[in-house]
Amino acid sequence: MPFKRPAPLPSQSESQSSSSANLLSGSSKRPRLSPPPGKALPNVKLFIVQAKLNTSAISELFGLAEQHAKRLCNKPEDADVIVTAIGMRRRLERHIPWELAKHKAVVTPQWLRDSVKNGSSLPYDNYIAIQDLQDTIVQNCPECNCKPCACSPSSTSSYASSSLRHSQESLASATSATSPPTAIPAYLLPPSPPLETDITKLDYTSRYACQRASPLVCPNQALVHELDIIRQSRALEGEVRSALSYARAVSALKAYPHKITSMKQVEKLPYIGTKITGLVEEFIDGGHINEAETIRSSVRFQALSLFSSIYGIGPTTAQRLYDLGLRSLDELEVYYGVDSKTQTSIDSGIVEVEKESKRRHAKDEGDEGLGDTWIKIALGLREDLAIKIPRDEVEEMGRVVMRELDQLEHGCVSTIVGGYRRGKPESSDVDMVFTHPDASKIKGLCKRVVQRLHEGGMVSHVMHLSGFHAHNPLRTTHWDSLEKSLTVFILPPSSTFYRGTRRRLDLIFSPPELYWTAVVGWSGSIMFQRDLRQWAKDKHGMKFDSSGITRRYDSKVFFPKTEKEVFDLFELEWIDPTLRNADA
DNA sequence: TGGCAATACTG
DNA sequence: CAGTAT
DNA sequence: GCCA
Repeated sequence: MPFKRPAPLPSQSESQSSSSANLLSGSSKRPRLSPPPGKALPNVKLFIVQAKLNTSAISELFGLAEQHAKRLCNKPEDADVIVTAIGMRRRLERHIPWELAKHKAVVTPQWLRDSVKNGSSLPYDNYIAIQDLQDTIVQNCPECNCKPCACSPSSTSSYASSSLRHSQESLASATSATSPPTAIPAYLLPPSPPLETDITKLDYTSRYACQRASPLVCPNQALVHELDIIRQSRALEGEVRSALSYARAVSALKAYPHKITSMKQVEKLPYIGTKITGLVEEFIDGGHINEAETIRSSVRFQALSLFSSIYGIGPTTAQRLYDLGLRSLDELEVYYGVDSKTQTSIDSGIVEVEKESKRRHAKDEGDEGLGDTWIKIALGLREDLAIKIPRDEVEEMGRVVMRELDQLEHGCVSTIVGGYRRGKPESSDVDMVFTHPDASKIKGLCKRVVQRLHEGGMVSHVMHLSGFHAHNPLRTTHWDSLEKSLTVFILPPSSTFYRGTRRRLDLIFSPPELYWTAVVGWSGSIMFQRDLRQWAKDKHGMKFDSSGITRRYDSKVFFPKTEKEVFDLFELEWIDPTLRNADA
């Protein structure tokens, strides 16, 4: 596209999932077996650090790994051998925790090439990538010259470890491409040395969440939880404005970097007015907030929360149901007439939702025709959808989707956004933003992938589908060309992560010029997002919505070429996604 | 006292 | 338009 | 419920 990167900087990123590794790993249901004979490294689990490699080297190495190694890992902790072109410790540490690296064989790309040529694993000695590691590695596996040295620990503990380290980068971006073989333009890949957030330039007293660093967990988390209860209650009761105020107070507190022990500290914080100041004070001396406790234990609050946890039921419907005297899910099911049999049949079948309720018989509906088929289905899904998704599984879902997508259109790029990208150890759903270097390949892709996933038994429900909105007809290339689909997804049984749990999966397809705008837009958190838009409007007279950034007075459209350019455009300091957790 | 993000879809 | 969802 |  426009700018070309000076150097051959490619991508990196751990969660650099997919790539060809999984592309070959068999199509979901087909019982793939028989690892091709003649592998040079049949027992080696490899991880490739992409940083400092150009795209052709990446595809070469991925190709070799995929063909000759036992496995090409997505996470360094799963691997025995780490291949990297990086030579300095400091730099490597940006991609792999030092503690982890010390327990692995960290070697140069040449090791892989030579080993393959040699037909079997060569000693690491001559290929040590980092000088500081020389001793460790050698002593780490004294005798295994050729054997892949399963002696290094780790590899099993992948799970927990990756969830716990929400330390900036490393888990930052989960961008992946379906390529290697085809080069992907650099501007669609995440920056090679991940950007660092300069906390000192941020200001926790700012009125805008997009100027504050908000970690996943803050020093005043307990207080935040209390206030968030009140916020939820306000929202459920339909007091949206009040709820907004609590949400803002919460996000201001999330960015305050010290434990609050005196009211003096609070004075400088925005959005803490008379009412909330009182609540904070109460919390400081009592360790809790009375109103929050009351709400928590209130039957009404519990019922309303429960009801609105069902997809399609919001505050209003929840209240109505409550007023009807309903209190539990069982009662809801009775109310909506869920034959516990109907439910299971709906559950296992690959049902198509969307515009189902055709049969709106002019028959009886007296009380209200609200509920209906749709809510029934949502009720059946609730149990599964209430279960959080661990990062590992989020990544697996990403790989599976990319694998299918690649078969429809090679060369796509994607980023897993949402809470996952902000570093949450568990997500309630998975959001993915996709694009393709060739804008013309995007249109209709969303629908096609969803259909393919559906046919493959991976998408059971489509809550809604939106396609091309040729708003500005006139020759318009891009613009409102964002497609999205909200689905219910289930991993194929062939996946090692398969647990039969249905998950919410949102897919967003964006033309390449709008990719980074979309990624920013979908990375959240909600308050961060709102304030970003607010800031854009207040300070720059720009409109920032799901389909792009435009200047209000002349409607000029902007196409940031990187995520950081979005921040630059708005004159904001860069904030890593893991510091955009402005919600409770 | 007005404004609080901004849209898309369904009924 | 109200309600829900992103 | 808070702010300009």
